[in-house]
Amino acid sequence: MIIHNENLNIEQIAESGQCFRMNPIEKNTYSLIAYGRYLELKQIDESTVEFRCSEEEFKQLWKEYFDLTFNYKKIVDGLINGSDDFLKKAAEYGRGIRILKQEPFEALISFIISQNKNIPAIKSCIEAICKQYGERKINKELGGAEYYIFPRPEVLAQARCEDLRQCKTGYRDQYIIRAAQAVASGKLDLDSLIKCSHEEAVETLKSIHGVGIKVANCVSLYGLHHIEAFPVDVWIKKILKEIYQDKFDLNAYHGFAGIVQQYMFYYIRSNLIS
DNA sequence: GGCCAGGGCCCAC
DNA sequence: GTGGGCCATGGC
Repeated sequence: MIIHNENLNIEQIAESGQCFRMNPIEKNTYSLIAYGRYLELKQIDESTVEFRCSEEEFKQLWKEYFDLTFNYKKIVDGLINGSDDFLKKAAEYGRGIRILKQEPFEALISFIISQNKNIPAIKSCIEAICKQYGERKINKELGGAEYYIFPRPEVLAQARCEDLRQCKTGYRDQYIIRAAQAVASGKLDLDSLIKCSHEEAVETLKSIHGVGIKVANCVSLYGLHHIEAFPVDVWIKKILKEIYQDKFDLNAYHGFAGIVQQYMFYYIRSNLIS
């Protein structure tokens, strides 16, 4: 499947810190494991991407996953033509980013793991967990490569601390187990949080041990697709302080602050600014 | 080899 | 309600 879209850049998405299982495999080409599937994507040119899958799979899954029905151009153009000089540059630089619709449970566990880790460490931790607890699959269409999907809640709910620590979770082992137990038992209904408001979702998520305001916002944004969520990590904190002197007006971006946040995050980490 | 990382908990104050 | 120590561990 060849897809044309001005605001679809696989490398930018993969490097934007929102997902942890999208990795480069060759030039301009990335692999991705999500929703029990393995996918390869190739950036043909600035606004063209090859999805290596059937048309049916694309329509059924990836079109939604990459949020391809949403108009990002409108938001990018709004920022580029706006009066905020920093956001102007950030949006221009990261205009191929989209907010993925990841699986809620995977997002929950992934961002619990993310606390006090850098992105490479988060990735290797998640890969180890998938290898140990996730179902093994073979991709028949794309060369028969094996891959491990993200484990189901019931499986992680029964994990042992010692085994999880082998995956380098550190002190987060109990957070992971208890969160998985909450989901597996039905005590935490993540799907129901998609329908309710972002604020309600964050409040509910924070009741999980090991989930604070930042992780809750990440789960809300990347796992529940509440694009008004605005996660503040050390990088965003640095921007808010150094660029905006802690006077950034979130209300100016009401309803899509999470997208703005993503441009900021990607831009500051690119090292283009000193 | 020390500092930092898409932080949160817990306990003083 | 707020601030600081502490947590486990890999990347750089």
